[in-house]
Amino acid sequence: MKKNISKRITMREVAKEAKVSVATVSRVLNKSEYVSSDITKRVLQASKKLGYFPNSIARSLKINSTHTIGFLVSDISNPYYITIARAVEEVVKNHNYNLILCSTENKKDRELSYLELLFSKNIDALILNTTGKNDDFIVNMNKTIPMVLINRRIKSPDFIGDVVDTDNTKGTYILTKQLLELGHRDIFVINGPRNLSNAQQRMLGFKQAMLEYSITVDGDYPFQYEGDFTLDSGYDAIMHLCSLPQKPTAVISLNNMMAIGALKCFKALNINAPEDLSIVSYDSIDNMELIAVRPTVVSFDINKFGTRIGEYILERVKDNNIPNREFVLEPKVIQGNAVGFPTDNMKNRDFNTPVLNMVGK
Amino acid sequence: MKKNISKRITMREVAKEAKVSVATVSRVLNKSEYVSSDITKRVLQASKKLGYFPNSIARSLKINSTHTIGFLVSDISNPYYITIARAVEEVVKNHNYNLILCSTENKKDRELSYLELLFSKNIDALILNTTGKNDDFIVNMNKTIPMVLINRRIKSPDFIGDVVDTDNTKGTYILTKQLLELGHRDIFVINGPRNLSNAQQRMLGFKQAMLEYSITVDGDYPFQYEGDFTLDSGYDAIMHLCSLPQKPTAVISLNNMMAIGALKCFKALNINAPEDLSIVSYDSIDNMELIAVRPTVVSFDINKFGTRIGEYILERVKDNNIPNREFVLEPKVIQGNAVGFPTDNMKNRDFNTPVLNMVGK
DNA sequence: ATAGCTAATGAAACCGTATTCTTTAAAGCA
DNA sequence: TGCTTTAAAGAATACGGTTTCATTAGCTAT
Repeated sequence: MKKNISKRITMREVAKEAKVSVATVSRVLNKSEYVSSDITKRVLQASKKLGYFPNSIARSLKINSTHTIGFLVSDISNPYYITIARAVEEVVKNHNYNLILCSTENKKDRELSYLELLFSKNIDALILNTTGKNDDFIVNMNKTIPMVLINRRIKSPDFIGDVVDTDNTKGTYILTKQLLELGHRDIFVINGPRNLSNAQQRMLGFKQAMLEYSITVDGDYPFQYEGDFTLDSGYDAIMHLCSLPQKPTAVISLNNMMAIGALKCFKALNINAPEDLSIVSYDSIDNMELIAVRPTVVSFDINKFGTRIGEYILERVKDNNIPNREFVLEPKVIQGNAVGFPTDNMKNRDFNTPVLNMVGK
Repeated sequence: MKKNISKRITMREVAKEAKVSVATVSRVLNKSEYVSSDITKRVLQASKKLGYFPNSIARSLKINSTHTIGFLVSDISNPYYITIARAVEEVVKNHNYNLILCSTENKKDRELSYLELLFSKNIDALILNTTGKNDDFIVNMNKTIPMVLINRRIKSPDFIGDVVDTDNTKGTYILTKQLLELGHRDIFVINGPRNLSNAQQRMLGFKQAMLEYSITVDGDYPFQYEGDFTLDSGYDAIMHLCSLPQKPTAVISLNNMMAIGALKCFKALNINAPEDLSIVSYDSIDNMELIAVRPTVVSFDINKFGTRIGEYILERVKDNNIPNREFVLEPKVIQGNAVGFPTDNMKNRDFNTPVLNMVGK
């Protein structure tokens, strides 16, 4: 085991080389008080000569801080989160904190095991985009670890921390309103998991807009599908749509990944937008201008989003004894080319069976 | 500082609660030898009651292993690396290893600081997609840390580890050949950084194919641009192309991000493919079937890529005393719609100035 | 000259765990 | 009975740092 691997240099060896004590070496390397200049020089020389590198594991154990911030996102394949993570990293890096990024894939078990992992790895703080299925554990963990929640909230009144979110309700409201004003009434909604606050709020915006046109959206509403915010579930939603006897004239996806999945299904089934169906989506899609069929989307300034997250979390690391805060981003509409007027013959159309195999959908 | 934060439970407290020694608690939790069943029960109960969680920092210090593998990629915004990272994680997770992902953005300084960070964090192994600018440091670090290189090699004969790569030369050779066979002779190549082995090899494949048609590609070759594998540099490459007095009839991008940048520039300048220019690219583009203008690409089975990386690195963690290995993936062509025959009037065309602002390019 | 202070260093304790070394008690055996 | 063996548990040490505490030497003030 572990052959071909030489031993790491420790402070002890540097101390011996410089003929001083370990304490002195530590003081030199941390630039703390009272070290004479010639000893400083000797230590630095010895350190360099031996190729010493601090062992931050040992350091962390002693000072009880890893200078590491956990970032648990639901879906790392969503460029949205990568962009945010980079913005956050940019902020915290300037304060010598590091990010450790994990992806739950929206799965309860994965989230739990990552939470445990991060906790045992002694992160100093946590940025969390939760699946909403481990609230108890999180609230408990929250007793020792400062947190910032993104996009998804936790109901518990015991939760201490900030929330950074987009204006979910407003976002879907705007999108839905636009469809309604074009004349659409039969709007198929691809929902997210019912237990997530953002899915709930987005659904609420949809419902509110529909209600203004006297359409009640409830459990009986025929044009809905509960996805899980993944690309695949967006694809499946459209497959489900196709199986309906009566077709809708427009589709609203409550996140970008499901919209991409939906577009892939459009392509596979030869559904044209906006001729056959209009489509709009919450959250923008990466490299959208290159896409042939572009949904109208509400988009957000996610760099600002990330920056704010970074600021919040740093403040909480310093002192978690501050009131809970909330930061909500305003939606901005980006018009696509996949939205048009509804026509009567849309409703009874039958869509083709797949022309492509689903390989690599 | 750090108010509102309660203390973590340690083994000591569990031991006191269960009225046993710390050693016994450790033995119970690690399921090591010789613990009676009733003490086991008592310890587990106490542990649960107090909500004990192991401190893996302390554990790591003691056992001298963090069970963590560093993964340093050049560009985390390239979905290519995300996919690979997930495949790697899938493999190592089954052996209780965790991945810590960092992005160098192809910058020497960032790479160095991450290398130092990972080293000081005592990673057990490193997967590295190097910028090629810190070879000395890496070779030195390699003395204590097993490594697998991906896509980019290190020249030093002292390097111990494996290489997992795509067949760079063959990939570009195939793409270039295809263009040549269609009649293209003036092919604009968007190169990567000259110091990177993969950029070199890809350039080599291009040169070889061109040479078969008696075209010598050297420093004087007019149709080339040295990008840095980022989206922006692909955009800039096309801007440069437009400034040339004599235009090429096709473009080959040596990676996917630069191809995306190129396509964005096409869009901004109203350049049509394949009417104005044909375009092909090394590495496939995410969600390619949705893109309006699709370059022909060579693509790779990156799940297999990731799996192999995971296997290699795990083996090296166990025993680094094995000969260097190499695993090279075969390219597979995916035909796009942005490749056509060259025409004579392509060469003297002037492209429009941007019709779009570069916002969000 | 002596008490008191400060700069500079070393010695030692500690962080939370794993593990080796001891000790204890019970069991096995002649 | 007395000795050896073995299961079970505790005590002590080590991992590589940081930090407190102690020590020394040199200097100032009275």
